[in-house]
Amino acid sequence: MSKISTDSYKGVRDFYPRDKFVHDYIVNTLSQTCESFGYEAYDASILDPAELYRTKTNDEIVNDQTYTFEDRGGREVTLRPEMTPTVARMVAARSRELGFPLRWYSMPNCFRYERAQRGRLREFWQLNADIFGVAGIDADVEIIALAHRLMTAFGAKESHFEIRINDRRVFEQIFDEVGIDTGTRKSIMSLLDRRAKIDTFDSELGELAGDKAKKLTQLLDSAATNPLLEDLRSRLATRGITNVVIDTSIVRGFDYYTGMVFEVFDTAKENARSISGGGRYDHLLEMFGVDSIPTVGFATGDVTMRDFLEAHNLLPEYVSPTDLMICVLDKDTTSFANEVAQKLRDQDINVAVNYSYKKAGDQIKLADKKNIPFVACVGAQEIESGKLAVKHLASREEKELSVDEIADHIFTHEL
RNA sequence: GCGACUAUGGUGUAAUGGUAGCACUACUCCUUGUGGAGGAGUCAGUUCGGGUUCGAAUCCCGAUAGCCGCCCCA
Repeated sequence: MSKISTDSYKGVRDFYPRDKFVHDYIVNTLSQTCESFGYEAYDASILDPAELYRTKTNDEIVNDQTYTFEDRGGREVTLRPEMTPTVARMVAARSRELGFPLRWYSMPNCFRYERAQRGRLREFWQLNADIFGVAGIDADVEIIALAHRLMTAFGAKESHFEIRINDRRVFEQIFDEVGIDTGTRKSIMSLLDRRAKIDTFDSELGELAGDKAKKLTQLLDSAATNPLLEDLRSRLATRGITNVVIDTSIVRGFDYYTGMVFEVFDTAKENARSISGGGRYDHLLEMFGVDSIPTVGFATGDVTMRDFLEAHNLLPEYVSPTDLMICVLDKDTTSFANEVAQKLRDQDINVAVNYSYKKAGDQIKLADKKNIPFVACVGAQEIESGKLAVKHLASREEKELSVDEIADHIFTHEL
């Protein structure tokens, strides 16, 4: 008889309770931090028409790197590979009634059909936070401040990460000055994106820019001194954000960025990668036929965030959602145990009743293995006295308590 | 899509052409109402397919999977 594999699908994860705990911790910390900055949560379906991604990006990415299929009605459907087109669609659809500025965040799962490797899976959750309708540098600063705050909300210190900032307008100024045409600008931008990784930068730039290459290189090499970038850095410093470096090699892959761009990098050697990134995109919403809405935003993934937190030992210990396990010692007392459990649940205590009827020691051992903080054994004695011996496993202390007294002790996590 | 490396019980590993062992976990018991120790026992494995050989976990070929890098990175 053939067996069905227990492996999960390639590039996706099973979240066993302890994984789910870590995942929820990350999601909740990110969400709460966004809300502390006045951001509202939104969400959407995982499915969107394939054309949404075709119009924004090139066909190659849609065809090769997304999960796209035809539904039974002949429509082309894509599992969202990112949230930005979806949120742009949502904002554009109601642009006349939403009331700007809009501060929105979401934590969707996204799918990309590509080879899995460290920090990159086929399914990941990605925080997206954007401000719609604010054109100035104040919004740029706020977005970076939020990205910074997300890191410190996990307990990260400024030495654990660095924020690399750049601005595409710096390049546009240089292109204007040298006289580069629009088509070539895109190619040079994409070359700049790869600059750190390749050693053929000079020759490739020569092919693209011809005799202008020399002047271009000169200007590009001094781009870091541009007042736009200094201004941004000093405004961030005013807000207490000091782990910022100007890095003109930060370009980011997509064409739609129009101004500030940034990435947050892990400084741990074993995890030297980008944790989050974003920038300003002032014209993206025009593809839906609405007036342009200046927008700045960023995204951060759960996979890279988890790697970061692990690298810096910032993940919390697992805590069971269950407060108390009632260990039933003989079958005759099961209904009494259930009554007690229900009374405690009415007081917002999470209670599991163990019906294994194993020895008390075995049941306590199980509670301990599951990180359940309190146990109470129930048998004939308890029915008679009406009190339960509640035990706090970490301290090994035990106390006789009436049902009404239990809740207070559990809330304070003490006996 | 390209390249490197790896593949042994649920997990982590040993066995370099000659009896597949060990540790952890799980389960049972020592121990009929109080856990983390100890002891005894049980379940459970060479990814799959071919080849070389008297004999293959081991060598060769292929597939698959994992991992890492490249491409890409919204």
